[in-house]
Amino acid sequence: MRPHKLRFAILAVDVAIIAVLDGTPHVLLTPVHLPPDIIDAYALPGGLVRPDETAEEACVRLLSEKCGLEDCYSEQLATFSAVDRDPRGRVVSVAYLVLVPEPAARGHGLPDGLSWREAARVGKLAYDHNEIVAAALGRLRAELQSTTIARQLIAPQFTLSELQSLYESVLGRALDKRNFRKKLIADGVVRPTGKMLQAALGRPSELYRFAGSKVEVISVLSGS
Amino acid sequence: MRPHKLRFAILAVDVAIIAVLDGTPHVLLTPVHLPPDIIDAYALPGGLVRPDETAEEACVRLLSEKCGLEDCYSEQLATFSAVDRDPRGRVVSVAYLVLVPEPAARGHGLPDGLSWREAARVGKLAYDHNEIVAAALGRLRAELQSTTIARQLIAPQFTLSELQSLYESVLGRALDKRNFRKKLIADGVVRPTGKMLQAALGRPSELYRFAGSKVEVISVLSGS
DNA sequence: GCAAAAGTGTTGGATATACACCCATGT
DNA sequence: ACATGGGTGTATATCCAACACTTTTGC
Repeated sequence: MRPHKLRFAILAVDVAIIAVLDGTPHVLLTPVHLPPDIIDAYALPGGLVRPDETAEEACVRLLSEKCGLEDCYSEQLATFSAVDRDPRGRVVSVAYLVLVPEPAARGHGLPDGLSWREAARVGKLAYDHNEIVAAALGRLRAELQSTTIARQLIAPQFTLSELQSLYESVLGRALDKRNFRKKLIADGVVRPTGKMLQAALGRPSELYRFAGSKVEVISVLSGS
Repeated sequence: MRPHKLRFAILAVDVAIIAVLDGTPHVLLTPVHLPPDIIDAYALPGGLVRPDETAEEACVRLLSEKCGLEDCYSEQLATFSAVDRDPRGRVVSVAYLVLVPEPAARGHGLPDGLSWREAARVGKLAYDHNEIVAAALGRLRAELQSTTIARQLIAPQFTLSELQSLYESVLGRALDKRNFRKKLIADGVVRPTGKMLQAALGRPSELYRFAGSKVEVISVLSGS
C-alpha cells in the first residue's frame, strides 16, 4: 500500500435539518460564498469528518457546533460522491436527515446566518444540496407513513389536529380527520393524556402523546 | 484550509452481492488474511475508490475486476465509518447491495478464491462485514415486498413456482400459492409469455416475465 | 348566538386470508 | 396407475374510503 496515494478523499457530512413550521416543511440553510463557483448561495450545514470520529459523531458535533442543536433525531441518508460536487476539490459527503420538533426549532436562537427556509422554495442550492434535500424529503415522507417518526417533528404532547396537519404538510395531501384519528388511536400509536389544550379560538382539544418511546416501524397510514 | 490535514480518509466500497441459489440466499465472499488481526477469514469483495471516480463507478469497476460480474443491479446501502473498522487504518466504506440472477451466478466461473456462501451461515466475517450483510438482507427483504426488485434475482423468464420460492427463501416464510399468483397476475406485475417449461418431473409450467422493464415501486405482497 | 375548531359512526367496497382439489406430464 | 409438481375458486374477515353533523368554547 502506498498511503500517500490512497489518502485522497476528504470526507464530509452534510445535514438536511427539517422542521415543520407554520404548517410547512422547512430546511435549515447556511449562506455560502466561494467565488468564482458559488456566489451568494445557500447550502446545508456541513463540515469535515475528523480522523478520530465516525460520520455519525461528526453529524452530532456539527449540529451542536454550527447549529446549536442538541439531541436531535438523525439518520443516515446516503453518500454523495460525484467527483466534481465541490469546486474546491474531491469531497465525498455522507448526508444525514435530522428532524427538529417545531418548538425546539423556534425556541433556540439561530447562530450565524442560519435560517429556516421553506423546503419547497429553497431555489438552487450550492453543491449537490438540492439532491440531498430531495432525498431527505423523500425519506421523510416514506417514513411518516410506515413508522412513528412524526414524534421527532412534534412536541411531546400535541393535539391530533396538529399531528394531522404535520402529516398533511409533509405528504402534500389532505387526510380525512375521522379516519386519521380512528387509525392512530385504534392502533395504539398515540394515547390521550387527559390534559386539555385551550387554543385561542374554538373548542379545547385533548392532548395526546406517542405511545412507544422510540420510533417504531408500523403502518401508520394507508390513505386516510 | 490545510489540505494535508484534511486529506485523511481512505474511501472504499464494499459490495454485498446476493444471489438466491438452490432456494437459499447466498453472498459472494472472498478470503482475507491480514495477520495479526484477521486470520483466515472471509469478507465481502471491496476496494478503494479512486480519486477520479464516484463510489458507484468504483462499485461497478470492482464488480467487473474482482468478480467478473457485468451489468448487475446495484444500489447504495449505507456508509460505514467506525474509526477502527479496518485494522490497517482509517477506512470509510460505502456499502452496496448487488443482485445477481441465479443463472448468471451459476454461469460464470468465479475468479480467485471467491465463493458463494449461504447468507444465513457466513459465520464471523472480517471487518464490520456481518453488519453490511445484515443491512443488505434487510433492505432486500423490504424491497421484495414493495418493489419488483425480484426481477434482478431471477432469469428473464421464470415459472411462478420459481418466483414464489425465491420470495419464500428471502422472506423466510411460506406463502400461499393461490394468493401469490392471484396478486401478481391481477396487479399486472408479471405476464404470461405463452411458453411452457417442461421440468424434469410433473406437469409443465407456464413461463412468465415481469411486466415493466425496470424495478417499480408497488405493493407486491402483503401477507399471501 | 355566532364563529371557530374539536370531536364522533356508519356503510359499501376492496383487499387479504384461509383453504382443497383436479390437471398434465414422465415413468 | 402413480408420483410429481402445476394450476385453479370461493367464502370470510379485515381494512380502507367516503361522508356530515354535533359539541365546546370565546367573543
